[in-house]
Amino acid sequence: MRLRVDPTSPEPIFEQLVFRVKEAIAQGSLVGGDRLPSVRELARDASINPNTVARAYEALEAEGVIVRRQGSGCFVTEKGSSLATNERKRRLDALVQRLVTEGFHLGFGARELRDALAERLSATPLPPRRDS
Amino acid sequence: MRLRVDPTSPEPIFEQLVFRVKEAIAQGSLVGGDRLPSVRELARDASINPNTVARAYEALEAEGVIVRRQGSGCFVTEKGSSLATNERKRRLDALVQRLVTEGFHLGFGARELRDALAERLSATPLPPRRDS
DNA sequence: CCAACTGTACTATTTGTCCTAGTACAGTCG
DNA sequence: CGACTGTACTAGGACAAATAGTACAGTTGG
Repeated sequence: MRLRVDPTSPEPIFEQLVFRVKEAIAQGSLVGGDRLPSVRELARDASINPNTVARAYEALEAEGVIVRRQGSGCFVTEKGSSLATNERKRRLDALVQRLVTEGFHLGFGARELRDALAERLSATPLPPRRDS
Repeated sequence: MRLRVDPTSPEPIFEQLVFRVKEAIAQGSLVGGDRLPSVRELARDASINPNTVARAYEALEAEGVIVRRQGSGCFVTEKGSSLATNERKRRLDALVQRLVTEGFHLGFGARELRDALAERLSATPLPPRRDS
């Protein structure tokens, strides 16, 4: 479990960690029940402060992505999002709008956006969902 | 030209403004040559500080989205992104990865992601591109 | 020409976040 | 017991965001 971080990025380190973990789960390299590196171990490996890692794990637990067990470790959750359907839809729309708007200003058209998404999805298929 | 802003959001106000303008352009409600509200006018309408608006306009100019003309106003640019092809591709991939990862954790699968994007693109088609 | 508008550039202050550092406590497991 | 887990503080430095106020410079239209 190797997690890299860019200390020069404007994106906060703890947020980078949060996304990396979610990314690993979305790619299937982490599955429900898997244990994350300990706060101190990950901090040492990435040369950051243990508090920063703890902050990331705290955020991940707040999102329902992991559970933290004192004395035992942090483990990937089995369940899916616990948000209301409207809220989930709203957030998805915001993500799509982000992609479309920024993609357009990068000079990409509708077809290229669709292709990029399709390519990404076929390159690393999403793990099967265990819906509640 | 009505631009709303959420002062309670964790996203900086000036970044919200930047995105709103880019969004309006990507939707065709702003086109090349159009004039944006003045710094002071927009600040008054949105109940924010003129410096915050100036900051947003500065960022938009740095991205090549608008030009600022002293005494005259700010105008939407005609040209597209001036980034290298590799960089454009890298940013698009990052955007797509964001959508896929966050979308997965919201409980959406590959088909739903593709459908959401397709729906968004057909609902408000991208304006024609004036490539350089 | 002049008045009223534009953007631009400062300085100063307040507020909040990020990150580091250090210490300590509490639960778990072999 | 001992070595590991997460958790919870405090403190401080660095930085970003936003506000407030003032001033200057270019443009426009009456």
